[in-house]
Amino acid sequence: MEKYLTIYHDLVEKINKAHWKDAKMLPSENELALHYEVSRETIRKSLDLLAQNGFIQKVRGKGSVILDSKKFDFPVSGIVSFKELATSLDLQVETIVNELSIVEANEILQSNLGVRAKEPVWKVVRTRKIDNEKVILDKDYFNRDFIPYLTKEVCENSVYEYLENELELPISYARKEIVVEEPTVEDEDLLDLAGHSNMVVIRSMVYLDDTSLFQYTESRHRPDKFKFVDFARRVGN
Amino acid sequence: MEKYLTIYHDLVEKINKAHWKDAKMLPSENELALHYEVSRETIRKSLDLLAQNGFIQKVRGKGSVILDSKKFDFPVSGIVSFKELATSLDLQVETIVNELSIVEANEILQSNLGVRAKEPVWKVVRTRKIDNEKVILDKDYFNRDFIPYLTKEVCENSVYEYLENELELPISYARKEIVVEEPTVEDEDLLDLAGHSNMVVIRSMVYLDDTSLFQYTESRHRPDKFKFVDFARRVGN
DNA sequence: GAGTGGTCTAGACCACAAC
DNA sequence: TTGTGGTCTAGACCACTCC
Repeated sequence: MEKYLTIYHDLVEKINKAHWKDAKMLPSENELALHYEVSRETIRKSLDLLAQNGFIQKVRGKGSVILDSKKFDFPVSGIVSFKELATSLDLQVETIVNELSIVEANEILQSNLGVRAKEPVWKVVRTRKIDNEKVILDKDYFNRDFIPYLTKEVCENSVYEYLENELELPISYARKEIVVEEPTVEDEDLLDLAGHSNMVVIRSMVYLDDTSLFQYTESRHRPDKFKFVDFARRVGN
Repeated sequence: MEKYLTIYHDLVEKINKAHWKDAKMLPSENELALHYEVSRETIRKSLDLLAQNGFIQKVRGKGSVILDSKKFDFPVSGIVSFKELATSLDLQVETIVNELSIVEANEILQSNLGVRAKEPVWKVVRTRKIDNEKVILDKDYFNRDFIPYLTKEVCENSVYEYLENELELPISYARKEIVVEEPTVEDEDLLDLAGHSNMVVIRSMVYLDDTSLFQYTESRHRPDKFKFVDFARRVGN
C-alpha cells in the first residue's frame, strides 16, 4: 500500500486510541517524517487526509490540533452504507428484502443511471428495521454492466461489502440530495409510519473511479429516525 | 495570492464558461504546467481542489474528466450563507431581523459555543422570506471575543460578508447536523407554517482557522422549502 | 532565534490506458 | 511505445508563533 495511506491509517488509529495520551497536538511534520522515515511532503499528504476527514486542524506556526468531537459524531457523512452505520451505533437492526428483480429502465432511471431506454437494470427494495420498527425504505437500482449477479443473501447482508470486496468496484464519489416529502402508498405499505405525515428522502447517484454512474438510490426515512451529520471544510477561497 | 489557488480559480472559470468548448477533459498536467509556467506538483494541487469541489474526476492513465452536472446543483453543500444561496437561485428574498441582543450563555450555549456560564454572547434571530412567504427561521449565536460590534444593518444584509470582508475572520470548517422536529411556538409565531407539522432543523457549529469555536446556529426550515445537496468523495480507503 | 506549517520546485519511478 | 496520472523525494524559501 502507498506510504501516505499507511501512515494515515496508523495516525487515525493512534488518534482514536488516544495514543498520545492527553496530547492536544500531533507531533510536528518533521518529527513524523523522521519517525516514519519518509519525506515531509509524504507526511503532509497523510495530514491533509486527516484534516479532510475531520480528525485534525492544522494551525500555521503551531502544529496540528487533534479535534476531539469526531468520535461522538453520527457517521452518516459522505458515502456510508446502512450496515456500517447500524453496527457503529450498536443498534439492533434487521433487513427485509421486499424485492430483487430486473426491470426495464423508465425515464427517471435513464437520466439518473445513465442507461438506454428499456435497458434492464437491477432493482432492490429493502425495509430496514431499527429496534423492531420498520423505519427506512431503501430502493436501489444498479447498472447491470457492473453487477452481473446479485442474490437475496447479498442484499440481506450488505451490497456495498459485496461490491467493494468481491467485485472490487472502485466507488469514488456520490451526489446526494435530501428533501422532505409526503409518504407514498408504498411507504405506508412497507413501513411502520406511526402517524407521521412526512418522509425524509435521500436520493443518491454513485459513481466509480472512471466516472461511470452505476447506482441510483432512494432512501426513505421516517422523520423521527433520521439524522444527518456533516463535516465541511472551507476549501479554495 | 498563491499560485495553485490562482490557477484553481482560473480553471474553475474556464470550466464554467466552457472555455475548452465541448471538451470533456482538461489538458494534461504536463501541458497545464507548461502553460502556467509552474511545476507539475503545483498543477496537481490545483487539480486536487477541483476534484474535492466536484468539478473534475481524475482517471489514471487517461486524464481529468470534467464533471458537467456541477452547475445545476443547489449550492447548499458545505458552508454557505443564506445570501449566497438566495442570490444564486434568483429568488425574491427578504430578511427580517426579529432580535439582535446580547444574552447570557445558558447550558446549551456553553457546550455549543465553548463559553463560560453566563458569559454574554450575541444573539440574532432572523426570519427569511422567499417569494413573500416566511419559511426559514435562523437563530445565530456569536462569541463576542471575535465580534465586538454587530448592527441591525449587518444582520439584514449578510453577517458572513461582514465577518469575512470587514473583520477578516478566517472561517475554516463546520459541523452540521440535520434533523426533523415539531414546530415550536416561536416557529408558529414568526413563520408562515401553512399547516406543516414538521420542521427541518440544521444545527451548525462554525470554527475558525485556529480551531476556536465562534458561532452556533440553528436554522429552521419549513419542510417543503428545504433541499440539501451534497457532493461526497470517498477519501482515504 | 528556533520551530512550525505553507508553498514551490525538478526530477525520479511507477501503474495504467491508448495506440 | 508514448502519454497519462499517482507517488515520493530532498531541498528551498516563506509566514507565522512562541519564547
